[in-house]
Amino acid sequence: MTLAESVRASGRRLTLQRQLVLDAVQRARHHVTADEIARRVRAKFPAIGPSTVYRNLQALDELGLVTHTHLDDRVTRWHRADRHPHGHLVCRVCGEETEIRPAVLDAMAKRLRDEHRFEPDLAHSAIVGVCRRCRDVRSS
Amino acid sequence: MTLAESVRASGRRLTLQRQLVLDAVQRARHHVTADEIARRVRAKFPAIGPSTVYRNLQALDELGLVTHTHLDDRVTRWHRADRHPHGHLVCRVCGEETEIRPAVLDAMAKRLRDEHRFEPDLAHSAIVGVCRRCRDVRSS
DNA sequence: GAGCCTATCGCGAATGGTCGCAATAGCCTT
DNA sequence: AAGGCTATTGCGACCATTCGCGATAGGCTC
Repeated sequence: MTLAESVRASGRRLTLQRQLVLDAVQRARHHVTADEIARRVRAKFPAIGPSTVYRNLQALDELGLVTHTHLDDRVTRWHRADRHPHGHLVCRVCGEETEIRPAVLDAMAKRLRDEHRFEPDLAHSAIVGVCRRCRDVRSS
Repeated sequence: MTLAESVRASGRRLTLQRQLVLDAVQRARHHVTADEIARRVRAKFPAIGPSTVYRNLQALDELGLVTHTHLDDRVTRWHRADRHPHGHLVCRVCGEETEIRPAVLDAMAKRLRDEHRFEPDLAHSAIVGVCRRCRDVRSS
């Protein structure tokens, strides 16, 4: 199924703005904010408004074409959905971000599935805590 | 150490506003939003501004007297720090919130401590996913 | 290709939260 | 009890995001 087909199959329309937002997310190397996406789209389509970017990100998210993650308590970060999944550790003291292999999350996911019949998305929010270095400093 | 002493020991001052914010959080039965706290404080001190409430919640958080949790992607919820810790499961389809026993989180916390020397706060953000009921509906 | 239905757009206002600034007021010293 | 240092306050502006609205434009049918 092509992009146009899968968009229309959900009762949505394939607008130029929607294509440009998807394109900007797919081109981005890392997790990117809505504002960064808006700036990149505006290079080709200056009239796009912020709410259009947010609404399209949400639509593309529901279509399974992009995803978002909450790394800190401030801005949401977006990325393409077809990459290998991974979790994030974020230190609340120094702000350091570490990616972790999904295997680490899988054990817990299994437990939530078994004990609560709940299918968790453990990559949705970063795990906050205190990193190795900041923990050593505090305990000394 | 009394409240006044522990506040001052951190180089902070014990203002009336700060006491009223702490009092409002301690009286609240459940997780409560900053706006709800503001409204309760205004009953006794009408002139308090929203930023003062936010700043005091942050200060009391750093002092270890209150904590906050992110249940959904919208508002932050505050509660007293001296209660038994617990995690939250939130369904992204129907919004249902379930509390889970800390034991479920402990296994994963141990793994992050061992493999990454990272001390996680797994109660800080709710775990989002799909609950039992919504999972059954989707697969049928 | 024209017409119609309605998803989507751009805009401006609203929401939840943070920040910079001048005025106020805790708390320490005397 | 008075003075001084500076943490804190209230205010207004700003940031990230959502929402309601009238105007625009996809995409189906003919």
